[in-house]
Amino acid sequence: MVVAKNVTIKDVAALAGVSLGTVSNYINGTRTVAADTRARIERAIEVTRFVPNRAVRTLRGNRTHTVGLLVPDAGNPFFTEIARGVEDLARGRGDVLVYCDTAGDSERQALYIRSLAEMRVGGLIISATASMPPDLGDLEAVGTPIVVVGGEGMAMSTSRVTFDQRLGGMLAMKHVLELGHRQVLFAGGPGGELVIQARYEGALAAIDALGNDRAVLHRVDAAGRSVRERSKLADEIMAMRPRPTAVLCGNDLIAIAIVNTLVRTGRAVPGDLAIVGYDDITDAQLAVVPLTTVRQPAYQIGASAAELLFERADDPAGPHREISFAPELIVRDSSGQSV
Amino acid sequence: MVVAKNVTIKDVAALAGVSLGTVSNYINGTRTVAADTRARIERAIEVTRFVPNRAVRTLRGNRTHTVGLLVPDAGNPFFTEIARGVEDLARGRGDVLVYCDTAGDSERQALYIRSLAEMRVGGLIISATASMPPDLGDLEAVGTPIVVVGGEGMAMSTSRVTFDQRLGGMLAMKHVLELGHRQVLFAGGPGGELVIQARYEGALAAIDALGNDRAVLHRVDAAGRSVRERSKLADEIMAMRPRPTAVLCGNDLIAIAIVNTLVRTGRAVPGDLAIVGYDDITDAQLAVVPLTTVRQPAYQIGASAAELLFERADDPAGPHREISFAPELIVRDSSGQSV
DNA sequence: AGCAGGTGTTGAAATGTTTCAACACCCGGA
DNA sequence: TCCGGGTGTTGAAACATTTCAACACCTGCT
Repeated sequence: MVVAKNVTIKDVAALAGVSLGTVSNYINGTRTVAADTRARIERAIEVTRFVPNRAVRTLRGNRTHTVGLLVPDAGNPFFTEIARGVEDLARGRGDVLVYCDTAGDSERQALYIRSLAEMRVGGLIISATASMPPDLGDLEAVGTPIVVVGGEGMAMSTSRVTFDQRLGGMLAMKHVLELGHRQVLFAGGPGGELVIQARYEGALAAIDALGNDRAVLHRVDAAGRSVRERSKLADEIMAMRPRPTAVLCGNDLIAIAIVNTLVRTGRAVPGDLAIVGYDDITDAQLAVVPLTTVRQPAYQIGASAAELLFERADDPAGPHREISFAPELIVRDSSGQSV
Repeated sequence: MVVAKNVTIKDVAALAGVSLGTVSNYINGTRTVAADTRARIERAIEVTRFVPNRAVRTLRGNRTHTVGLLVPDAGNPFFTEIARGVEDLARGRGDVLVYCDTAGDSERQALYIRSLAEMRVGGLIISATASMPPDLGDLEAVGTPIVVVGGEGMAMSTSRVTFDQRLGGMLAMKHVLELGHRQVLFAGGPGGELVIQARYEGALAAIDALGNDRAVLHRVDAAGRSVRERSKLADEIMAMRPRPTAVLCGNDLIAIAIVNTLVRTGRAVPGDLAIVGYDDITDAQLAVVPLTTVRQPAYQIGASAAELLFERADDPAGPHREISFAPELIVRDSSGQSV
């Protein structure tokens, strides 16, 4: 079926016997429209199956009713949950979510930013995880409001939602130290150097604070993205000498993969290895061994980011704001007394 | 910062000393542009920080470079993987993904469909899981290409990607029957009645086919969406009398939740309960007890859907096509000889 | 009767791009 | 010299909507 003809506001106006402007007024509620006129327009819309072309609005307002969200890993429930937070608020405004998975690839990120700038998204929320701040030039050029999630330590003048990653690392480390662990492994990525670095430093600070000069914090990169690679990590850890008795993971997905592999191969958690995750995704508490983890309230984070975004969209001249979340240690079974 | 003035193609043209049309030609490569003219335009774009407003294109082409994807649960890796498939193909075309989570709620679905119609998405891929076909009226009115994923059995004239759900149910049932199980539980949702019903019937058919008149297939609804509720299911199952020795789950998420709960509480899988999942998400093979499951190639499904969509977008008059995937039984550890 | 104020409606301008017929120019061949 | 055929460029129309000053009409008041 070749679309016969696009139904426009003009067709509706003609059928209802009113002018274009009046139909527009009716649709947007700009001015009051008399009851009988309204009825005629409603009928005309019904008959013509008219669907307003919002995209054209961009012509005057220069902005579509659309919110972009860039995440580094759509497969991680943590980001899914953030997306949910953003989405719920966006929906409340009649906005729609453009969800882009950059796969941690800055080239792909740049491509999406360009696309979003060209389509004149109403706003962008970007979860920055790479070590370099992304090039937001195109978006700034077209005046798009931007909110950055995470990426603390990056020099960027935008509104942002942050967490105290350093404190998070500290809490996790303090916890295992208090449990008596001395050989601890920090299984970093994925998640961008700055964030990870901050947590690592927090962990080191915890050692200092407790004056535990016998405690050693090793470090390994777990930046492999595939689930498969994540679980190989468990075997590597068990083969290390001196063998760590506790591991601080970059996120819960890594932690769960390790727990699963260990339990599957007959090792005990936390008996053979204590494990601490990061994020507190829903699966964390339902894992075979419920996971001790550092909680970041993903939904709240998403919702806050959206809030900041709309705040800025409504008042582009206003000041940049920052909302900060404090990490919280959730102790469950996967950590415990070292052997 | 109030955006001083939107930079338009006109500004670029003026600065480069050429006409609008030439700049347009340069940007789209419509006609060849002389080298020196090109250089002047490039410089002008650089200086003015011009970003073309693609949204305006909708005026002529009546279609934005955007693909909508509606899924019932963005938190399920199965759909994330489908999204990846769609996204990769879309990106190849310079299109961007508008990802919408309907949360299995048909009201929200309707809202999104409306929004997408108004913004004139270039196409829509909808993973239909409710029992009723969604109302695509608005989109059809504006001539948007549509591809339905799943929703077999629904009366809809669109291109579609389907799986033989009946066969899937049959494979799963046949497997546990052959392992000697006679008390089998079918833990349905979430996932929409039609799909689930087809699998259930497949399972029944398997019993008939094997002439196992002593085999009994019970049925329970696992449609609760929260991860928490999913794992309560395990306890309910263990409390059933007669107690099932095998369970066929609506998806891997449900299956994994059951496995985790069982193992955590000291029960053996498959010793105490054999478990078969559905979908074969990546986590299935990495679960504490690697999951026997019925595989649906999510990425491929997404990619195929996108292919069908673009096919239709390029030739709206062409015929509707259907790509069908055969389910495949993947046997791992979670099923096994009944006690 | 005249007027103020309110309510509804109109018509046209404005928005940023693409498209396309028409034009200008140049080069080589007859 | 004239012509044919490229190659580049132009200018204006078209697209679907919003916005807004201006207008028409009505009501109730003086």
